[in-house]
Amino acid sequence: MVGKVEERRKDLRDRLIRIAERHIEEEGLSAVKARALATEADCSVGAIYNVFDDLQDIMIAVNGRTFQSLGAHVAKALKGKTNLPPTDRLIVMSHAYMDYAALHPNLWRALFGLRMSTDMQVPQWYLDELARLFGYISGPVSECFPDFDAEEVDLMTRTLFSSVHGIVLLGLENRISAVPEAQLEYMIALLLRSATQKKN
Amino acid sequence: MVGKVEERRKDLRDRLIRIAERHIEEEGLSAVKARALATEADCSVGAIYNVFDDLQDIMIAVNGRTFQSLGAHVAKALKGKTNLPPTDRLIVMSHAYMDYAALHPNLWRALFGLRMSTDMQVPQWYLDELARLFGYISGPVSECFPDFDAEEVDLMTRTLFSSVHGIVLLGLENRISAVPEAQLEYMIALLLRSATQKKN
DNA sequence: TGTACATCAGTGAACGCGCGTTCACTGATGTAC
DNA sequence: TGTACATCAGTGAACGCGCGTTCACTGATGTAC
Repeated sequence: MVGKVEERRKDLRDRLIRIAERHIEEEGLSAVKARALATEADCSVGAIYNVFDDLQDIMIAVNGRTFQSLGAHVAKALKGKTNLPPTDRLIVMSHAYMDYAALHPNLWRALFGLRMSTDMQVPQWYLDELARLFGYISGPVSECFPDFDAEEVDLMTRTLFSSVHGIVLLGLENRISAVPEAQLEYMIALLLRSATQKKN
Repeated sequence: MVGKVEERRKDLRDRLIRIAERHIEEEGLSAVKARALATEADCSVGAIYNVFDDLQDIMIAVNGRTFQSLGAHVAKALKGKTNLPPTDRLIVMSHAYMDYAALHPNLWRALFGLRMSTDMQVPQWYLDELARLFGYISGPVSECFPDFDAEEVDLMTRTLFSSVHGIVLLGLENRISAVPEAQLEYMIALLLRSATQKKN
């Protein structure tokens, strides 16, 4: 029965992560507060510090889950589309990316908004997930540019990802200058078609 | 001599804006603190509230100056380049944009990081400056795509701006994944050439 | 020019709030014998 | 199985800090006569 205690620790960790996730989703990163978490998790404030180093630790854990679900979302959109031309696959992925961002804007922003303090290394899973996302993209990219070497493919991959990210970011941000989602999708497709078109 | 008092008010306003600007430039938006400003401006904390509604007011004022200087930076880079092909002019502008962001990362971030509270309208000068920046871009864009109507040009303008913005953002952010500036410039040029190249 | 008065810039201590984190304590769980 | 003991999860009041904003007060500046 050594596991009984360990099990409760894990359970509390999980509950706290879920609650923090909901708070971030609803009100952003700054909505992660010790007292609120404790109340909702039905534990004391101090208990949080038994299973996490500090609040930032929880935010990182939430970002981990977000990365997973973002990846799954993109993968799902791509399912059964493997025989589409590469440009179209890029478009499908980008639309899925935008879709996810629109569906969970605060979780999505949290991925980029969590300032890692300078002394702390970026956690390994973060780099792994990033590599996995880029892996999705670099396949179609190298198909679009058959005469590119690996380095050029990598560069183009980053370029296209950053561009799509920028479009989604400014598009979803400015609710004032109000670009409807359908138009964002169109902008993305426009860019990707222009950028990957064969220039004979 | 009615102006004596008015003059001192304006002087204090100006001094506070400069000081806030320096703080933002050095440590980001959150470095704007009432007590620090007062100490450096050699006035009392309360005096700040005589010339500004609140601290956010000062940040908005700083963003105003930043917008001006960003615009000037781009305009300067463009000077004497009016006879370049449109794609090259877009590249020059984008490089100037990146250049400014790299030179003043915190001021640049502050432009986008200042969450306007939902009840407050976006100030008019903000929209004006944005329109002015987009004006620089839409000229070359419509040259690149002569058969686009105004709406399509506008869309492409936003698309390209957002894309370049995204490249600069992620490029300068991840000091870890460390993309050197020269490579960023290359990425931008790559994207713009691909996106604006004549097809067929 | 001189005097009385009004205005309002300027002051800075104090208010008020939010919040992360700690710590002395308690009691449940698990272990040793 | 039973008892004494050790460990450590769990508690929540209290600490400590940062900070925006206010407000009763003062004194300089400008006005009216």
